[in-house]
Amino acid sequence: MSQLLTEVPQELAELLPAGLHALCQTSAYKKGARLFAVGDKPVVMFFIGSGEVVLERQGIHGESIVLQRSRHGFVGEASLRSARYHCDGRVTAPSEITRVPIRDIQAAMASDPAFSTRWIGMLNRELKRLRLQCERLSLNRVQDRLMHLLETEGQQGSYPIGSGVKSLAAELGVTHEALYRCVLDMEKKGLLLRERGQLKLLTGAPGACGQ
Amino acid sequence: MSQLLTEVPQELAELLPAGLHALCQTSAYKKGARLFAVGDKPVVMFFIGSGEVVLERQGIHGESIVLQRSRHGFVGEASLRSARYHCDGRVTAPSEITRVPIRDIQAAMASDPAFSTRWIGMLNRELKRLRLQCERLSLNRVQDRLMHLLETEGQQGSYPIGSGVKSLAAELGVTHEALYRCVLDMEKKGLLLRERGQLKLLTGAPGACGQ
DNA sequence: CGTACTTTTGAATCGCATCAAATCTGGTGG
DNA sequence: CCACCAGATTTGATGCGATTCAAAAGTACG
Repeated sequence: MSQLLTEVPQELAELLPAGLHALCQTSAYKKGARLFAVGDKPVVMFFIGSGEVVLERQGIHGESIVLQRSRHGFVGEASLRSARYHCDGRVTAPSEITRVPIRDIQAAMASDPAFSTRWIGMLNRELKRLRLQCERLSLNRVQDRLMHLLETEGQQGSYPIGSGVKSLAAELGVTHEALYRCVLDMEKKGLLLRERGQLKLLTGAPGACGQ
Repeated sequence: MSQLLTEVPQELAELLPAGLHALCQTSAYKKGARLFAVGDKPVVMFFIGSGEVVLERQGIHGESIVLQRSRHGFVGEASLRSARYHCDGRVTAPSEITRVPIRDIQAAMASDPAFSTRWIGMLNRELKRLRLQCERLSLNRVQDRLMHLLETEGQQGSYPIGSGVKSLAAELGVTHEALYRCVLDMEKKGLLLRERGQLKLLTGAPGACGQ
């Protein structure tokens, strides 16, 4: 991780009050870097400009469970007022990440109601995304989960695979073998196209359940 | 639903600014009542004092998917600034529910930073709960999901079944048959006790993964 | 007393996890 | 430039566990 930019990403700049911009630090992170671990005390919030980060916890049997895979936006929003992290944050692809001190965020909120409102809006969007993920995980066939992901999270039915099919499989809560077979099967049936690191849903069944 | 109380539930009173208390309306709801449907415009926030409410959506095949089952607290927090509900809200047990006008909540936030902060804290807790639910749904055996629920959401390992095992099964994302068999099996093994509408985890394996 | 729903048990089937192994890939050092 | 290695990708075979379909027994309610 090396100091790179003083420039604050567009979306972040719109969210934060101007006074906080100077306190942001943006760096490049390598794949494999760890942002935080279970039990750490949150000091800064991490905003992903580009790349990929996963939140994960160790299951009882030592296997890792992916709570979330993010490619843009704040990671672990809920840690704003937490004493400790309840999951690990790991960088899974070369990323540009901006750090914002939590104490300064809190101070800004106390005096800037509009900022609080924007922050609440961000949390609301995140809540909806998570509810959709719960809905997705309650589907029991791999194909249903994948199509649900493409329909709800994709852009025009396209969705970036990101750092490999394995992490996508973890996000869907299935083994990578099952996902490989599912993708292959759907390609054969003409339901799916795979190109340039993207999965694209072909409009066979326009069953898109709009958000 | 009948007008009953002017009294605002304790927890709600602590969250809301005093000026909003008079605008709250608490009523009794019967089982089966619908708070809102997909597409409705959110006008009031619903706070459950007691009872049970589920958020659900219709799957592609017409089956209902339970996004959330709540027995206390606000329902659909994320709808504060939404133009439309993205799921149905249905009362599944006799309940006492308080309604708070959204426009008044928003007005209060604009002028009361402390209220915004408390609201953000509520959203943060909800986010963590949802992440735990995602973690739970990514377990593939019924028993693992049930134990995870009792460990993370239970009080001393006890968890109220609520309005029937069926709704609990829906919350866990499994069929009710599978849950019946799982409960029976765990009782036989001495892992679980079922009494007075509660499921209690017996301390065979203290594998509680603390929040 | 009858209706509607929940709870419970049974049997058959299907899809995914699991284990195993081969192939492909990018990156490193000789 | 090539040999080599670690990790990702892909394919195969097997078994388990949940779904599914079916039906009986229990329970609440008017």
